[in-house]
Amino acid sequence: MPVLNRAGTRRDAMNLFAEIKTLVLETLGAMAAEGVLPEGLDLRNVSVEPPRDPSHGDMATNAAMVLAKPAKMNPRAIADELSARLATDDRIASVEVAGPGFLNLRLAAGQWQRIIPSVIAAGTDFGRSDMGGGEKVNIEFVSANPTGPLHVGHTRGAVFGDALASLLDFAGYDVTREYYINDGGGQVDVLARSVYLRYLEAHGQKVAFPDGTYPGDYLIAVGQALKDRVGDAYVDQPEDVWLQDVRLSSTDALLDLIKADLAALGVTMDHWFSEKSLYGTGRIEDALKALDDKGLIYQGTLEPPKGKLPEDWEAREQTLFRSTAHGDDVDRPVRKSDGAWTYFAPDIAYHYDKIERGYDQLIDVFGADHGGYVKRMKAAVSALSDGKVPLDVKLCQLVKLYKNGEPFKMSKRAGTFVLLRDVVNEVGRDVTRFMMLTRKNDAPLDFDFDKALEQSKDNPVFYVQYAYARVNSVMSKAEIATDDATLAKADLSILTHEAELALVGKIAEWPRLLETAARTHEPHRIAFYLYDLASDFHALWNRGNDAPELRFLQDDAAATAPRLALIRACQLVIGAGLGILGVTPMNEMR
RNA sequence: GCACCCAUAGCUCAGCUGGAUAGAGCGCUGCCCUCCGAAGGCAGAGGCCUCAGGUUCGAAUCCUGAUGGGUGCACCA
Repeated sequence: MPVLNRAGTRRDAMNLFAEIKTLVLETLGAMAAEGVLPEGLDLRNVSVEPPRDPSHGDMATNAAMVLAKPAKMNPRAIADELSARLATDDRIASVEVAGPGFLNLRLAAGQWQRIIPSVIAAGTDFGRSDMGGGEKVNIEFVSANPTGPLHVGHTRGAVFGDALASLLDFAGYDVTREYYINDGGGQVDVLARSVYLRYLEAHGQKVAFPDGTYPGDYLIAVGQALKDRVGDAYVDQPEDVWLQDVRLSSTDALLDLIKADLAALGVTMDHWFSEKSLYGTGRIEDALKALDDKGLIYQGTLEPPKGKLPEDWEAREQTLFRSTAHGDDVDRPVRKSDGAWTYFAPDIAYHYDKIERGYDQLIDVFGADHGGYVKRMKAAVSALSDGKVPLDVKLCQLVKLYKNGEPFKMSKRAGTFVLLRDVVNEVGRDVTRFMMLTRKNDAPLDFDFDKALEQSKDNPVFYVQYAYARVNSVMSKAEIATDDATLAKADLSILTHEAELALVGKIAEWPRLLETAARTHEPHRIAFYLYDLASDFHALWNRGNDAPELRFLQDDAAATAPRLALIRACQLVIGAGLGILGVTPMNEMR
């Protein structure tokens, strides 16, 4: 239950850092009110953080240093005054001024431990916050062309986007997962013709797959299905008889395939947006008119790219978007010289649609090979929303596959590219997801099939899952009640060993970590945190080898219960973190 | 030629809105199972945070430039 101290701070221990920061800010406010500090100081840069070196105390604040300049005061003077006031709070054991003006805080005995019951009470909701304030965020990811099954590259984008979505949801945003279906362009004709060839094949004809068609086996079933549906009606008929119909049925079939692939990964989209729906409905025209109304559309001729002049380059007048007015390097064509839309035009209309649907924030997850489109897309969103809707584009770098330490060769030409299904079938959904998040999105990722399945600390998935399972193992051997309600009542003040406090402290970091991860749109931070948390847990476990008094199971209940409460809290945080990553915790490793 | 991303231990990589003595895993050296799961843990060695300037009380972190690597560069999506 929240308890109020004299300053009115919530004391439910959900986030000790936030709580102490509030105390610092309120104290600074009081100092300003009494004229010790000037009024109206900008307190945004004041932080309360764990010091790098634990010997410096439990928390450190930079308040005095940040405020020294704007307050026109000596940082030491601010530090001394602030320090004296903070020391009177019953949660603070001691404050010391260090270095150029750091305040190192030591919390009163039992303060850290306070967080454990509140973790148990909150369960896997511990760390959930309202930092997003219900803002509507749209995350577009995967968006692979509906012309084939998803491959490893898509897998990384899919896992990243899905985990980011869960993370932002946990942080209090109203999140929509969205897939943009590129069903409007020429590649759908290619798909339809390829399916048509498979259809002829299903009728017993010998067919060849010329360049510019998709020879993949996955279209055999689609051709067969077409035969089952229309019989021989399209055999040896000209394109204008069947193309329209085959386009539709083929994209539907391929979308079903893609949805099944995503389902195998545990990814479910909230919204599927069809590019085709933008054509012939005035949507593209509307978006371009919106730009035109801002004077950003004109007829013009682009300069040839320098240093790499295409052989067949010739100057052409086109309809251009003045993206340079919003940070792009050159203006971009929206109509081809024959009057048709470029691919960029429906993309503009699509993002216009997202803006009109009322999103406060847009996120696009692309492959790194689309890095060249970031500026123009941001320019379009900036122009269409008058700079009010931020667009963050997250680029996912390549995944390099290894097997037995050897690079796993992929060749699209030979049709041997590795599919999402191959990866999931080989190592499972959970391992695939976790491994995809063990690297920053903009760093290349090495994925080794063997290491992913290895049961050792080399394998971070295993290591984290193992910690979770070990907690269950202890619980099942306990001879006292281990339900959460009982554990939450345990007296945690006996947990004083540094290894125990290290684990408590790591658990206490969880809410801050989540905020950072959500703010920076970097879900990989969760994977690294879980590894660290598991590490602290394993370390404490092994302390029990040499120091029996640190073992979780003790002879008397009063010594056992708080220890079980501690590891239960640890387990809950691991469970919450894995939940955000979309990984199912394992109750036992066998 | 231009734009974007990257450069941290021998290797693969973390590093929070700029904070104190820069971290982890692998590999290397030496330890720890009559004990809750050794599928683990502890300790040691290993660094000019690519280089040069700048901003700052303070820079791996921000800015500029250089070097080295990746990606993309008229109407293809």
